[in-house]
Formats: sequence, C-alpha cells, structure tokens
Amino acid sequence: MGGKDAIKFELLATDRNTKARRGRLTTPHGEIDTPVFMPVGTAATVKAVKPEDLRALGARILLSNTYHLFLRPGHEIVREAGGLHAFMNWDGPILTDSGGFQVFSLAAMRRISEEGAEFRSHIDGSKHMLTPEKSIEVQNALGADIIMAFDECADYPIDHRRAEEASERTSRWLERCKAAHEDTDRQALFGIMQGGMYKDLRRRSAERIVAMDLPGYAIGGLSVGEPKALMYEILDDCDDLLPREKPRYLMGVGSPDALFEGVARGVDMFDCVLPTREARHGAAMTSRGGLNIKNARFERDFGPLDPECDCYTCTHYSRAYLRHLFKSGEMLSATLLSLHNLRFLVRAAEGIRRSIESGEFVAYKEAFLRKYYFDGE
RNA sequence: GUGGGUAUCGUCAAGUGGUUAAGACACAGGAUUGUGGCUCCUGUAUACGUGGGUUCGACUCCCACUACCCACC
Repeated sequence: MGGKDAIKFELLATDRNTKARRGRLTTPHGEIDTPVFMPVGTAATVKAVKPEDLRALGARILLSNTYHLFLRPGHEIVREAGGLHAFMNWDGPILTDSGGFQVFSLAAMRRISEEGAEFRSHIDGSKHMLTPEKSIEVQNALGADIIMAFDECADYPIDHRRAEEASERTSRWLERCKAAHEDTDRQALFGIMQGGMYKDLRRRSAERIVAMDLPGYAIGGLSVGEPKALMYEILDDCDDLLPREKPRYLMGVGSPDALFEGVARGVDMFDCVLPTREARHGAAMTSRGGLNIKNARFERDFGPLDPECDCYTCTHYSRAYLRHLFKSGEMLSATLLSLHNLRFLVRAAEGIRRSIESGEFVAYKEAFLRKYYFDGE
C-alpha cells in the first residue's frame, strides 16, 4: 500500500441555494477544476479529435475504457507502449471505466456469477471473463489517474429484488477491487453506487461503498432509460449519502440540462458520449438549443453554427459548409462537429464554475437552460 | 444506312395481361446519455419514352415513331 493517495480534492466554494460545489482535483497528471465535463475516448481516442485539439478546447481529463482496450489491442500492449498516456499522446489526467457497464451494454451472451462476468466480444465473438481482479489488473496496466470499480449496472426497469442483487454484488466486488489495487499513490480507485431507482437500495449501496474510504465515489446506474425526473429524484439524495470532501462522479451523463441539474445536486464530474456521437450523426448543441446540420434550411446559411461560440469550428466555418461536409460523408464533418459539441459542454462547465464562485449559479443555470430549451432559433 | 438490344420515381431496379406498380439509394424529418463512427426510426414522389392498335382489362401483346447502347457497312 502506498503512503498517500493519488489524488487530492479541495472544495473552493459552495453555492448557497443549491448543492453546487466548485472544487479542484489534483491528479498525478495535473489539476482539474470542477465541476468538469470529461470527453469520452473509449478506444484510447476521442473519436475524430486529436489530443492537442482537446487541450485547446479546454478539455482537461479524458475517459477511456477497460473493456475496449482489453479486447483490442490488449492491455499488455498498452503497458509496453508506456501506458495509456504515452500510447495515445495525452499527458493530462485520464479516467478509465472498469468494463462493467460495457459488458452489460455491448457484449453478447453475458453470464454473471459471483466470480465475475463471462461474455462474448462484440468484435469477434470470442469468449472472455472479466472479474473485479482482472478489471483492476487491466486498469493498472493502462495506468489512468483514476480507475473505476468493476460494477454491475442494472437495467431499467428492474424489480427491487434483482436491483438489490446487482447492487449488493457491486459492493462485494468493490471490496475485491480495493484489495486487488495496490498502487494507490499512482492511481485512485473510485467506488460506484448502484441500487437502481430504489432509494433504500441507493442508501445501502452508498453506506457500503463509503465505509471503504475511497478517494472518490461515482453514481452509476442512472440515465439508463428512466425518465429524467426520476433520475433527478435519485440524485436529490446523493449529496447526503456521499461524503462532501470527496469528488462525486455521475457516470455517463452529459446532456446540457442534466449537467446543470447534476451540479445543483452536488455532482463534480460528468462524462458523456453525447457530444461526440451526436456530432458524428450531424447534431450540434448550440446556445439556442440543438440543431441538425442535415436540415435543408441550412443549405445557404453562411453564418456560424453557434454565433456565441468561440470554438475553432464556429470561428472558421459556416453552417452551409458543415452541412455540405456531412451530406458528402466527409470525415472532417465528424471532426468539426465534435470539436464544437465538446467545446459547448466544456464551456458550459466553465460558466458553471464561474457562476458558483460568484454566487450566481441559479441565475446562470436558469438563463442557460431557458435559452437552450425554449428560445430555439 | 442495316441488324440487334434497352426505355418503370432524381438514380439503380423488380414486375411480364387482372385490385391502391416492390425494393434500394437519394431526398425530407426525428432519435442518440460510463460509444461497435459512416447507425436506428419515420416520411415524400404528377415513375411505366411518344402516338396508335388488340383486349372486358395493357407496365406487360402488336405497329409506328423518338432517344440511347452494341455490332456491321
């Protein structure tokens, strides 16, 4: 066991009217101001975007994935390359997901036992086994600053008994993850709260994982198809259930409204594939709401995607050109729209941080969301 | 000029005597939340080359014309 934690978290300011927090997370690869939005780079790359461009648009920490890198190219190869940072040319902080969620969302023929999850690869159908120990071994080889516990993410909807089973197993697996993870001053292990949409299970899950005194905690099992109101209801309790002096990470959430509502409920970290996936499908987030660049109405629109945006795409290209690129199947389309959507969420997080510092978080949140969801174009 | 072939939505392409003429692409709209990038869902079209004929009934059979393709001169 190491003598100190890999990360340090300080709270710099808190909001008077909500649970919003302004913090700073120090990792072996640098500091992160929170609340933070983390772009997702599943296969050791944020699809279509170079690391230097991520840095330039304000991204400070990336998420990557155990499941994908374990299957391809294999974690030993990444280790030989000098670890994930060197392999993908990103020297900032990285967080790796444990592979738990992916086994459930991607792999075919999964079989869950107390030991772990047996599954078939979505790439070639080959059979594999991930256990808490294996997930930690892979994540140790990858070398991310923050690594995640191997958890079982319950479907929605799911009955109380099966949600309890998954949640309790996640807690037992967390003990094994913690035992397997030795280099705690190089990589911080986060535990994951489960419990489906059941408040009693959420509370018990939180108590179990908090008792293990980890450097950070994640809220898992949300945004899995439930109504947003229900997600917010579950989030309402999280500030009380999780220690205030540790970072909280809401997994997989990142629509503009969820970002603000999560922050208002005490969440510090978010990740989401939405900005990059939507970009590849022609959808853009703008200060006046989402738009679909495919739409015929942009054919002769020579203005920027979002007049209020300072990103590379908005300062150099028109909607008409972006529409042309998309309609032509040009890959630059994915790059330019990804740069914009990522900048949009990173900038939203910047605004959130400033507003918490100045005590105007609620006003900022309301103005932002009103413009996004009601103003339109 | 002679012989042969082909003409069905913007494009490609089923249908070959019998109700509202497939489908794909394109086009149009939507979806997307711990990522199988080029995916999924939905929608639209005054499409049977032109003019005659046969038939109860023609995209389908016959004749002529027009256009394009191939071969020959």
